[in-house]
Parts: sequence; structure tokens; C-alpha cells
Amino acid sequence: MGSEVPRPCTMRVMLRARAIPQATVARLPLYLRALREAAGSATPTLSSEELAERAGVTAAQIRKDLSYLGSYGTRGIGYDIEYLTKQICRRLGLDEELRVAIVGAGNLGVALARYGGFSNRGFRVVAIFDSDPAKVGTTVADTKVSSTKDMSSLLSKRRVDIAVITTPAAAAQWVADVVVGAGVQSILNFAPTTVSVPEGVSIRHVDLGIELEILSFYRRRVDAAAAV
Amino acid sequence: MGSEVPRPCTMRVMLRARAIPQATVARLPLYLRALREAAGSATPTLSSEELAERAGVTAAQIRKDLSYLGSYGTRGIGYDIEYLTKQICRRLGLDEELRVAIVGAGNLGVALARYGGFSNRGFRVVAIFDSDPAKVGTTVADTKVSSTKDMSSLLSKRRVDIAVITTPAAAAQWVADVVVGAGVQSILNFAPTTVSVPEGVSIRHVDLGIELEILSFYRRRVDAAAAV
DNA sequence: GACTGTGAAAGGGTTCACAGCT
DNA sequence: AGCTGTGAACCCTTTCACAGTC
Repeated sequence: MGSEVPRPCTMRVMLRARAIPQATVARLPLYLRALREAAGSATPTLSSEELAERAGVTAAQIRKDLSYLGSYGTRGIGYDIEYLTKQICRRLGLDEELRVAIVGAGNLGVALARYGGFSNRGFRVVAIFDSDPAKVGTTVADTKVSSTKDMSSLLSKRRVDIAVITTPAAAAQWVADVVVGAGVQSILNFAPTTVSVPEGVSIRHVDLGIELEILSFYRRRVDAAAAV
Repeated sequence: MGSEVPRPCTMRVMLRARAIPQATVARLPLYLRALREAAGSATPTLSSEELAERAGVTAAQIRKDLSYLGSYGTRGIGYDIEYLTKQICRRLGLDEELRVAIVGAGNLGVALARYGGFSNRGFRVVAIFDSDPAKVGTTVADTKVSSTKDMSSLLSKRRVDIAVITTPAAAAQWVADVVVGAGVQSILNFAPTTVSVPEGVSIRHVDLGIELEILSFYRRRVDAAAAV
């Protein structure tokens, strides 16, 4: 995954609780996913070791990470699946529905709009935009595609929390500027280019080509290992 | 960024050159992208500061990272765009075409197959698989969709380097097992579940829901900042 | 006995600051 | 003068090991 989020100074904002390290924040959703998978299992509790196994990290890591949230486990027993799930959700701000807009109704944009993983995780796609007049007015996954000309007004009217950019690289910075101008403070960028945003706005980058290029590097190393 | 790649021990394999830190490897593709964007510019060279600006990192970081590759810059001048591009490509193993298979011809799989960013970056989609008989035989982006039953044989016959998993979560582990069994050593997993692979196989995870959940956390923090 | 929570130690990664080249 | 390359300092993250609790 590509990513950059908080300036160190943004973190210092947290006054009350222990600050949660970035690295931990990035893993909490992983634990959440593992907990949901485990929700149907026989026992209502889970040890750090079992959770670690499911999430693909070490048990010590789990315990350390969860300790930043508070003491939600029981010594000698483990963690209550349902309770821990609720606590992590709360800490991630997932206890209220988050409203998502997708900008760019190309293949990827449409794929994301139809992606089932959003709705059952508390996200709702409330707007889809495209600059192509032929696409404007069509319906994708129960949502009408709007013109990018109307972005500014519609973004605030529909109270969008997160904007997902799936336009070509050339349009990405412009889209980000408009979106930020409309008050959106969180952006997920799939366009293969660097996008800059003002202080206080969070942006994460996902570049499919980059993921493949990183794999390419380690492929070579593996070959070398085989050759030794 | 979702991801896990090399056990620490895998790194120790490198005998000849200075080992390149993981964090640096993950940034090299970023520099590559920035260099390509700068390729059309007036000057044939670029300072670490200019490159940093384009890639969204600090100049010191650029210099440190590039120093792991060798001394490819010129003091007082900067880096030659074309030469540096070539060197990074070589180090990432991108000087030969890499052959990609996509498993799962749903919305996301099709979007990826059609994604232009692959071909112009040296990747070639040579196979697409799906378990749905209705999809098998159809053509997506000039490639015939094959049955997942034929994966094992086709993966080796077509010399696939990297497998991309875009199936539902329930099928992901099975797909990974088959793919690894066929000799593929690099996997990019989009299924929202943890997949385990044997030592020596590289896997990276991209989970769209997780990216949104991470953004959700920092959204809260930003609100807190505004409130202070 | 089993398992969590956490200080302390170890390990990586980033930033600094400047020596060294052109 | 301008900019790279790099040891050293700093900071963040992970791992260890064990005290604390059920």
C-alpha cells in the first residue's frame, strides 16, 4: 500500500489518552477483520496468539498494540471478540456511518462503487462523479453519476466524509483541490501520481503499478536465494 | 499501504552489495514515477530537492535512499533523469517484462486487466481466470478468461511471474495455494482476508476497506485538532 | 496454569550536518 | 557556489521477558 498520513505535529494534538502510534493504527483494521472472521467461532474469546495467527502478526505485537487502546483483555482468558471489536471500531471512528464519494466512473471507479466490502463495513457511497457527459446521468450501483462540474456543491450538500480519486493521473490534483475546497478532509487516491494537500487533510495513496514493482524487487532476491 | 513481504532472514541473502532496506525498496517505485513525470522537462538533470518535491518526500531521504544503489548523482549538478531511471529499473528487476495473471474476473479483476498503467510500466497480463462457467471463454482486454480448474497447468505454461488475486475472501487461500504450487513466487492479494504462503514466496495485501478505516481514524484526530 | 499488560532492550528508519566533489 | 554522499544522532517500532491478574 502506498500511504502518507499524519505529520508528526498532527499527532501531538491528542491530549487525553496515550497517543496511538501510526504503525498501530495501520494494523487495527487488520485485527478488526480477523475478529470478524472469528466472530462465528465456538468460543466467545480469543487469545493474543490466536488473533495473531489470524491477522498474520506476532502475539507480542497484538498485545502491545491493544495496550494502547486500554486494558480490554482478561488475564488467563484472552479477549472477548465482540467487546474488543466494538472498542476498536470506536477508536477508529467507525461507530458512525461514513459517507464516501467516488470521483472517476471508469473501470476502477465502477468496481469500487459495486464493491460489497464497503457497505458491510460501515461505508456508504453517496456520490459518483465523472467528467464524461456520456456517463453523467447513468446509474452505477444505485447511485446516479454526476458531473464533476457539480462536485463542489454536491460534496457539501451530501456531507461527504471521504473522497476516492479514480481519475487519470492528469486530473488528480485538480480533483483533490476541488474536493478539499468543498471541505472534505480525507482522500484515498488511486491515480498514479503524487497529490499534495494542505496541512490537516489526510491522504493515502494506492498505486497498483507500484505494488507490482515492489514485488518485482523481491522476486529477484528470491531467485538469488535459490541460486545460493 | 497494505503489505508484508520479506522475513528479515530473506534479506540476509544479499551477499554482494549493501542490502537495500525494505522502506527504501518501497519508495524506489515512487521515485521512478516522479522521474518519468519529469522526463519531458527542460533540463536533463534533477536535484534531490526537486525529485523530493515531486515524490512527496524529503531531499535527505532521497539522497539516503539513492546512496544504497550506488553513486549515481553528480555533486554540484544533481541526477541525470534518464540514467537514474535506468538504474532504478535495473535494481527493481524491471528491465525484463514481467508476466501477470489475474485470478477472479469480477469488477475489480476486469478493471485491473484493462488498467493502462500495467503495460506502459513493463507488465503484461498473460492470463485471467474465473470459476464461473459463464465467464470462462469470454474475452477481457484481449485475453481469454480461463477456468480456475486449468490454473495449475496454464500458470506454468505461460510462465507467470506474478499472480493477482481478486476473488472473494473465501477463495483466496485456495487460489494462493494453487498458484504457489504452480511455481509462482509473487502474489498481490486484493481479497479482504489474510493469506499465508510458504517461506520464499512474496505476498502483498491491498484491502480497500482497510485504507478507508485508517483514514477514518485520522479524520477524528483532525476534528479534534479543529476543536482545540 | 494460562494469558494479558508493560517496562526495558534491540532493531530499523529518518533526519542532521557536514565533508567531499564538480 | 552548488549539490551529492554519508557517518552520527535521533526517533519510532518491534521484540523480549516477566510481573501482574484471573
